[in-house]
Amino acid sequence: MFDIKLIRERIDLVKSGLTAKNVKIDLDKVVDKDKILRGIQSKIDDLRNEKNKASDEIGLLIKNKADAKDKIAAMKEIGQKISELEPEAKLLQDEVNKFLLSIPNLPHESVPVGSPEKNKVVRSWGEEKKFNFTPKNHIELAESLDIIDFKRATKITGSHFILYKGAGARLERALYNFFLDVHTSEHGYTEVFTPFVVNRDSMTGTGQLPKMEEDMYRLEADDLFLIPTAEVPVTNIHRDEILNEEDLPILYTAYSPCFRREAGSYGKDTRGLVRVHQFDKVEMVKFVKPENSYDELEKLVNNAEKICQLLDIPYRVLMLATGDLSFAAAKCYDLEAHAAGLNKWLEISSCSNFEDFQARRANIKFKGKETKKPTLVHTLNGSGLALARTMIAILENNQTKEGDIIIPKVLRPYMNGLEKISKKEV
RNA sequence: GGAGAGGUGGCCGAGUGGUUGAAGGCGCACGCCUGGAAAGCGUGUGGCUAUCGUAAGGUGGCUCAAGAGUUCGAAUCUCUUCCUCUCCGCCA
Repeated sequence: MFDIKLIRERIDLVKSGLTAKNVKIDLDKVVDKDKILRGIQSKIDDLRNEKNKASDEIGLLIKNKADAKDKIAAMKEIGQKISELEPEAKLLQDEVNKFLLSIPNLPHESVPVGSPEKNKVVRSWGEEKKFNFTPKNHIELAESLDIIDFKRATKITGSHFILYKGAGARLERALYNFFLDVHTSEHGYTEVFTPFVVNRDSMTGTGQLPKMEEDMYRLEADDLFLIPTAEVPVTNIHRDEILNEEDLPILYTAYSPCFRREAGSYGKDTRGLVRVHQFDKVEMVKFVKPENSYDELEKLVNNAEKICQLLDIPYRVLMLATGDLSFAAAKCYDLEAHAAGLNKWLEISSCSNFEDFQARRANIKFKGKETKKPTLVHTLNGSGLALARTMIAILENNQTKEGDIIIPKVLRPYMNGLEKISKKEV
């Protein structure tokens, strides 16, 4: 939800922010509607005031067994006037709200302005893996090792779904367990395990609705949605709550599968695990005081980076330009892992500060000694990490000439000590 | 899924049409008391929004699960939806 007050008071600022995000919206229209609405509303409020006062008088008259007929008749008229104005006010209010829900967040001033080509590499870590043979891609590797069955996944459900098998399934499970363990024991997050199906209010709270409904899997009979990311249920944990200032920051981490219809987004770079309709992810979510949110964003990125480092995955950190920012984000860093087989940089994490954008939609505030009035929190979230693409990096970067996969050391305890995934002896 | 009972402020809990934003209690904050604390006593204690004010704050509207309706007037009456509890059924 966009802040109507900001539009009223700083429309120039809003306009330039939206232009940077390459969004064309006629703000003047909503300014007019808002003005008219407030005019009508204050008329209604005055009439109601009159009504309320008279009601008390009528009550008193009746109590004293006096005649209240004239008063009652007069009140009937006022009631009439009110009910004439109300539908108009409601209509305007709905229009204004709908409009405000459709306006994306403004970018932070530190974000480079422009199209995705302006994305800035802020740092990188590790060396791209080199081999003295031609590295295979993850599809070839996984199929020859029989750890992913793409064909049968398609039979079971459809294209772009995954069936992990044997050591592949075990590796998947090892990865998200490892991620959760690092975030809970080293980074101070509290683990949560949420519903993977959410209602419309939750989807609106984090900003997926109303604009992105087409990209979501929806359960029509119940009007519920499969979550596209754990961000949705986790951020909505505190929807419609006023938190205690001393409880902030609140840090959660959660494993969940993520369901994405990816409507109309097939391309030729989407083979194998690169772009799928269901993948696993461990998400980190933060609720923080506004003044700390940009420090918390840096920490969040570092938490995701730490995972890559422990797995020895070479990566780079991109600061997204205004034109590449998502609907709700004010600032966002992407982590891209290098996958040696595809020889590509793959987005495996996206860490964003939403400032108070989601908090306003989801009505999440805090109150404390410093802040007597309830104040919107800032929310952040980041992947730590997204699994399908991390799997690509692991498979492709750790392959041997024979087509085996060396298991990263940190994962071996999760793999029952297994050091290497090899072809089964025939 | 069937039958019944409910959803009131941070919590418990009164309230079945008229000065009820809502008794009472708990909790919390501040003050008094105390060497200090407890107890006791006193005072205060929701949110959203509009408007006036530099501000503290004032004034008004909304808010008793959500939405619609009846009425001059609704926490109280009617309808719909959601949720909780008890019993039955089904089930991992």
